[in-house]
Amino acid sequence: MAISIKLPDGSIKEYESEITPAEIAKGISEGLARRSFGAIVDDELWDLERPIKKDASVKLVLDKDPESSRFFRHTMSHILAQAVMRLYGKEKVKLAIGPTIENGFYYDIDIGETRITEEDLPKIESEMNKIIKEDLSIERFELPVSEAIELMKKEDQPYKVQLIEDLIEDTGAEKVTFYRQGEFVDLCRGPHVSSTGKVKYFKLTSVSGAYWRGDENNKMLQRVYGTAFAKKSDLEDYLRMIEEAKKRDHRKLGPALGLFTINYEYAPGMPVFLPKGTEMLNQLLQFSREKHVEDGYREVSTPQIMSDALWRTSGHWDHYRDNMYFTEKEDQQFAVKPMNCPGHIIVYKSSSVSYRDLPMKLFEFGKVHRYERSGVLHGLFRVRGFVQDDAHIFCTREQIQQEIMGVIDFVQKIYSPFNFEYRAELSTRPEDYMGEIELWDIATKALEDSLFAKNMEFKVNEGDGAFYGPKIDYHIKDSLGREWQCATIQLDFMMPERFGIKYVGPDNEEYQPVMIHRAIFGSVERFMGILIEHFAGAFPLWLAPNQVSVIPIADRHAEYAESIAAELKSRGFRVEVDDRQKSTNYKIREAQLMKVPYMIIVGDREKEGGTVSVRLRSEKDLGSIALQEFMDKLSQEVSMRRATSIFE
RNA sequence: GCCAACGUAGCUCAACCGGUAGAGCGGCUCAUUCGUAAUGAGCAGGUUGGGGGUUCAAGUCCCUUCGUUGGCUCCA
Repeated sequence: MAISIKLPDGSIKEYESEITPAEIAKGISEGLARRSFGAIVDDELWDLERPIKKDASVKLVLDKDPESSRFFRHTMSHILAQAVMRLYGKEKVKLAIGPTIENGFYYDIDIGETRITEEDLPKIESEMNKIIKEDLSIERFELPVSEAIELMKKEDQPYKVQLIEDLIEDTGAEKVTFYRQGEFVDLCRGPHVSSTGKVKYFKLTSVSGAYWRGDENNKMLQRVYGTAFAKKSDLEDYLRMIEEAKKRDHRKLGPALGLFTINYEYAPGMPVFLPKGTEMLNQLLQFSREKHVEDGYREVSTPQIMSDALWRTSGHWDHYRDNMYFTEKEDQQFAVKPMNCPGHIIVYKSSSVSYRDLPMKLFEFGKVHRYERSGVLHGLFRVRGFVQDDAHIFCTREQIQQEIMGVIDFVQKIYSPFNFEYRAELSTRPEDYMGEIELWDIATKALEDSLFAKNMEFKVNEGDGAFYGPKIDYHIKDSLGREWQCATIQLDFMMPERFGIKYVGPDNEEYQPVMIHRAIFGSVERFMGILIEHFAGAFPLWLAPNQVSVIPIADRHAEYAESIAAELKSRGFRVEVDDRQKSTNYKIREAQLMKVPYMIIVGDREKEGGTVSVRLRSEKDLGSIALQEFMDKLSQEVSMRRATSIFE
C-alpha cells in the first residue's frame, strides 16, 4: 500500500510501504538524519525509528526546535533510571514515573531503605555517561496489557503494574508501549531519541522526596532531578541563568536593600518590614487604594479576631480549621481571621440593602493569618500572616458576568505599571465542597464565559477551587521560574446562603445576592517579593523607598546638600543625604548598590552655579542641571508611574 | 507534616584525623575633605541555633528540638 507523506515545505513524497522518519530524513540528506531527534507526525511526537503506516504530514524535529527537548529529556530520564539500577542493583530498584518537565526531567524511584543524597549524584552522572557512550539503541515495542502486566510482574516493578492497571481503567487501553535500551526496559509512552548516544549535555541537579501519585498518604519515593540540553552552550547558559537568578532572589535582595527581615527564631513565617520596606508597601497600598476608589469600591476595616460563631456559620470551622489560629478569653472561643469575607458580610448586614445598592463593592487591606506547615514557608512568598487587597462584590445573579469581566479589566489595570507576564487558570469544584452541584456548574460557567469574553487564555485546574466556589487565579513567575498565585477571582453562592443575606428587589420581594471574592495583588507581601525579583531591586521611581541620594563631595558642601534635599522633600520626594566621612566614590558605590534611582552630586561647581549634578543608577551622567527642571521631570516620572527613568 | 542537605560575628565564609573559634565586608574611633562603583589605621563584636550525650577534650561524633534551603503535599 502506497503512502504519501507531506513535508513542512508543502512537498509530498510517495513511498511504497511503511516508512520511518529516519528514512525520510536520510532520503533528504545524511546530515539532516543525523541532526534529527525525532519527528512530529500529524501533531504527534514520533520516534525516528517508528514506522508511519498511513498518509501523514511529517516534520522532523531538529535541535533548534522546542519539541526536541521532549525527546532527549525523556530518554535522559530512562538513562538515569538505568544508571540507578546498575548502581544499586536491579532487583532493589522499583521505578515509578520519569517525565520531562519545563527545564529538564526527573525520575521517582523506590530503593527501599537506601537513600540517594546529593553526594551520590556525581557517581550516578558518571554511570549515565557510560550508558551514553555505549550508545545503546532504543527500541519501541507494544504489548497487550495482560502481557505487559505479566512482564512487569516478572521484572518485579509493582508501580509499573499499577500504572498499567490504571491505564486500563482510565482509558480502556488494550495495548501499552515499552522502550528498551540494552538491559533496561521501561513502560513508557515515549517519545525517545533513537539511541542513548544521541543525548550528551546534562546535569543532575537535586534529589528530593516525592509521594507516589502526589498523595501524602502514599509512600514517599526519591526523586532525582536533572536538566539536559541539545547543545553544550545551552546547558551552560541555563546553569549560568540559574546562578544569575539566585542573585535576584527576594530573600537575599530584600534584607540587603533594607526592605524586610524575617526573624526565624521569634516569628517564623511572619516577615518584619523595615522602614524602607514599609515605605514601599505604603506606595503600593496607596496606588491600589486610588484605583479601587476610581473603580467604585468602598474601603472598610473589619476585626482581626472574631467569635467562633461567625466562623461556624461561614463554614470555615468545618472546612478551614486546620489553617486557623485560635484564642480564648472568658470561656469564649475566638479565631484570628484567615479571610476577610465574613467581616464584609457583617458590613453588608449592617443595613437593609436595595437592588439599587448593587453591586456593592467592599474593599479592605485585611491582614489575615493562616497556619502553614513549616516545610512550605518561603520568604515573602509563603507566609503565615499577610495583607490581602481583598474585596467582595455583592451583586445580583444577572450582574455576575459583567462584574467578573470588570474585575478581569481591573487586574489588567493594577498590573499594567509593572510589565510582567502572568497567566490565568480556572479552578473547578474540589472534593471538599459546600453547596449544590447545580450552583457550582452555573458559577463555573460564569467564570469561563467571562474569560472567553475577555479573550483570555487560561488553563483549567480540575478540582482546585475553594470549598465555597470556583475561581480564576493569576500566576506570576519568580526569578527561578516558579509560579506564584497572585490575583484571584472567586464566585460564591454559599456564604450569602449561610448568612442569609438579602436584598430587596424592584418587586419588593427579598432575594439573595451573589458574592464575588477577589484580590489583585493577592498577598501584598507576596506581590512585593515578586516586584523585588522582577526589578532585581531597581524599582520604578514611584515605588523606590529612597528616590534620590544627595551626595556632597566634601564637608563644606553639606549645607548646600541639605538645602537641595529640603527642596526635594518639600515637593514630596523621598530623599537621603549621605554626608558621612567617606570618599565620593564610596558614597556613589553605596547608592548604586542600593539601586537608588537618582544620585545628586554636589561640590564647588554646583554650589556656585546653584545647580545639581545628576547620575542615574544606570550609570548615565546627566551633568549639571537646574534643580527645578530636575524636580519637574521627577514629578512627571512619579505621576506616570513609569517603570523606567524619564531621562532614558 | 514528609524526604534530603544545612545552621559558626549584622552579612559572606574559614577552622585538617576531635586538641586554645579566624578573615573580609559592615559597625565604632581617629586621621583624611576627596568630582561619578570601595582612603588609611586602630578598636569592638561569638555560650558555634537550643537542649542532652560520648570523650581527658566537641564547632567537629551521637540523640533530640527549633529553624533554613531544595522538593513533595497544601495554598494568597
